[in-house]
Amino acid sequence: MEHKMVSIADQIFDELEKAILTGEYERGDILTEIKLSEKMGVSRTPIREALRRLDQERIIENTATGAKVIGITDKDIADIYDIRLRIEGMASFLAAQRRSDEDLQRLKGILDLQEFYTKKDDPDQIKNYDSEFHLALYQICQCPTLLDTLEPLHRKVIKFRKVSVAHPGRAAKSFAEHKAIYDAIAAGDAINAEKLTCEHISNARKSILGE
Amino acid sequence: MEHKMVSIADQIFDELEKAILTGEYERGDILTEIKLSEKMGVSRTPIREALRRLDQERIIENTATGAKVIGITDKDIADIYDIRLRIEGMASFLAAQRRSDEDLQRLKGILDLQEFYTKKDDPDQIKNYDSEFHLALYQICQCPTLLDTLEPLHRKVIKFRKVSVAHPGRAAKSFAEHKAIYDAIAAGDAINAEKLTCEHISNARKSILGE
DNA sequence: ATATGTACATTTGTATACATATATACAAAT
DNA sequence: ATTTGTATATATGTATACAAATGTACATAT
Repeated sequence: MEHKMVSIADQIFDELEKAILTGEYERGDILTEIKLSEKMGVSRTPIREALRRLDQERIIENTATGAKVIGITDKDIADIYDIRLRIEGMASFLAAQRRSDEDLQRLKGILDLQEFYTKKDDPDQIKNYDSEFHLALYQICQCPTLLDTLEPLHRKVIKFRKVSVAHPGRAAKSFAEHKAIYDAIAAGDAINAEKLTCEHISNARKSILGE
Repeated sequence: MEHKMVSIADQIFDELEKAILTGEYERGDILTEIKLSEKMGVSRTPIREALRRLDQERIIENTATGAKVIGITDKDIADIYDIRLRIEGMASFLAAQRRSDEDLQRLKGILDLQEFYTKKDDPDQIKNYDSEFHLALYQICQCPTLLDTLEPLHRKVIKFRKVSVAHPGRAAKSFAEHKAIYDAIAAGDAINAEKLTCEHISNARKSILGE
């Protein structure tokens, strides 16, 4: 029995991260531990922990007088894609070499759900399973450093305010690209998995940044 | 007057990170907040904050029963170099395009000190200014995401236990490579700066991992 | 008018008390 | 013998009290 405990601090972190990345707070806003603790009905301690994590991700900047919201810009998103373009293929390459049968089943399950919701045209769930596919790859490649590097970058993108305003037809293309990557990984074709992933990231970048 | 405060939590973080990465604690060791606070003579609060940051860097793993030391392996170092090989060139590329005159002066100052201590054969200072050169590049490229991505990777390498056991003659070569990168950046030759940086990372990787 | 010093309000930094979760040992039931 | 339940020790999770630092407003000197 080892259910991972979800602490208040974790919830506060998710909540604040989302609020900032979706633009609910604007760049320059000052968040103070006291006001947040009153607003959210918890003590300063979990608030503080959440703010520290947000600071480490450069989403806010902690100062002696309060936490200044930094947020995320279009340039940041572009930078993230430039970086992912260079290393996410490495994850797929390794995943193709190292994936177990259980890994493949898991990936397939995610892919099936992405297809289901794509046909059903459910943007939230599409986004959810699109994201799950990438996160699964980060784990399957069995490179903790790559996981730790890519995961926060990815999280920023999926919580970015404009992510739902994707081009029409992008969902179907994205699924097709994931399917192709999956096939390459299932076949153990590392080189192709890497190439397809680079192309996928490149296409996703164009879509989210509006060409 | 805005001297950045160095909190106890910051010091504890540095101390623990170094202790773990140099092998003072072994993988599997359990660190408890209470024992650490007694040992270090501070309360649990800053200890706790440091442990949270170490967890976020996957140097330890926080559990309900204590923090388990994960540490860093040769494979992790290899992975870090594989990743840096793919993105650190991007930093140099951008730095070459964006560097100001002040940036160049700063880089040159670091380079001169690296040369000085290389001739003096002072391993600690060589390592220090070698590191400073890279960190400066991360800042000069004006890409916060790249900085945040590369900085923790770099820090793990420089605190790694074997980093001082470099090949003889590596120090002089490393300086020469930095000089070449600097020249390319000073000349605004982004493509060459990127290429030279990739080669430099590749050489450093071979050196630290013993070919 | 400008600069400087100082009190004050507000914030974060730290310590500590209390609440809750987890693992372990061990007794009891099967 | 194995499983199950429970008491207990010990850890983290959270709340709160207090210390230290920072910025602002305002009085004062030049």
